[in-house]
Amino acid sequence: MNSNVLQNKFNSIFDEALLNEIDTVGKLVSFKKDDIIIDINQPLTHIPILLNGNIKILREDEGGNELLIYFLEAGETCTMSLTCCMGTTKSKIRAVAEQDSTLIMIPVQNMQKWFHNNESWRNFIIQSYQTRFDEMLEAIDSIAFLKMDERLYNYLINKTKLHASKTLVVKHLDIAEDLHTSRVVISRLLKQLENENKIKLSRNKIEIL
Amino acid sequence: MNSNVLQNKFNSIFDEALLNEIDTVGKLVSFKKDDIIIDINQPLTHIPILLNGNIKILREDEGGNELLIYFLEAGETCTMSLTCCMGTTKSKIRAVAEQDSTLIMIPVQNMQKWFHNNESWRNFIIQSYQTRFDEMLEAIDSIAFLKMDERLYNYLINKTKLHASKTLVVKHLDIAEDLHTSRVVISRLLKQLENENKIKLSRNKIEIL
DNA sequence: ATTAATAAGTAACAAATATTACATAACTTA
DNA sequence: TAAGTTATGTAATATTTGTTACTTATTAAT
Repeated sequence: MNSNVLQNKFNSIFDEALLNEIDTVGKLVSFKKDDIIIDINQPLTHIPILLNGNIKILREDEGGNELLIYFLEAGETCTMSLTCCMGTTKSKIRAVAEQDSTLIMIPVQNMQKWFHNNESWRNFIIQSYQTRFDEMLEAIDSIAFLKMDERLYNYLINKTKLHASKTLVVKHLDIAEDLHTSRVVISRLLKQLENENKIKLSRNKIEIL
Repeated sequence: MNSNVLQNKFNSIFDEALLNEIDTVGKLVSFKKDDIIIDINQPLTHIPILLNGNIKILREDEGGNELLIYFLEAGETCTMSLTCCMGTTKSKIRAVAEQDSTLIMIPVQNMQKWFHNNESWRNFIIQSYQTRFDEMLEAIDSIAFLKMDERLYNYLINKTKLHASKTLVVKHLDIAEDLHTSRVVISRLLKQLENENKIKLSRNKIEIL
């Protein structure tokens, strides 16, 4: 089998026949941290399912400035790709590997066929949509209702969970880009958090206390 | 038939059998402008399909402050309800009638059955998801990337399209709530737009030039 | 017509965030 | 180790948005 990770992670979600089909038509692809997996305006011909690692989904404005919308975790699929494949074929978001990641890429035709004839696939798709919707709502809440210091702290907490580590390896500039603000603002607020004994700063490193 | 609007609007989307079923199980409900159609935390037992009018979908923070996410137009369904019905049963958004509106309410059980056995319904659902996703992305873009004056102007333009009229009947306070800011800010920016000859202001009325 | 209620205008000020500019610290590489 | 590069700290200032407080205009009610 292409991947026994697939077997382990999805045997309660997909039926046996589908698992085998996924294994047959899906291509296993690996990305290194910070690799662009899908870029904005790129035609979408495959649906990715994330086996290992994390992916961040970003939106971009005309000036090329980014904004993190949400993270994908293992077992999840990029719903953006789904919608794109049904209608518009160009990606509206950028997907970047947050860590080294492995994906199974499934050709659109199969995805459409399964949607037509496989119950477990349909449930998976609907479930994915629901999760994504919730994340989008949270993203909106965060941007609209929270101040930058709160957004920053949430972001850090989120990352510790994602990476399963209280010590983050990040630069202030990277955070600024994800949160769509400037490096100076982030440095300032981080220093504030340090003064409140919530974090400890050092070069390329933030320890959450 | 319950509604010939249904027949007219949906005969190219749903197959004949489904149209009849919708007509049988769906309940026609009317709302007046500003009526709350679905509120936050309200259990969802029906899927609404909008026949006439417009609905605005709002999100709320802990302080009870609102934020407009997007508008629903005739022929559309509230995807939020869909996701809610599949998992969480409580609404995460508030739906308010932007104008007098008529909806067909479909019990969840039917929606699930159709999703299982009716191709045209599945396509409708997927199509709905896609539209909603796009609107959510636009909402995020707007909040994250635009300044209040641009958001305001877009909001006004959007409303003229929705209401098919260049003259809007609104109060500054209502706009402020939709955009999650204060009345004073909106009044200030509107006056600015008026000075730029983009709009003309009077009590309860904004004319887009 | 007078009064009350609601909507809008505006000034003054406060807070949050953005920008510029530069200093210092920590790593990298020749 | 010296020089260059990258990351961070921080002050000064500008801009945007939010808040308070009050005035004026418009409509509704008595």
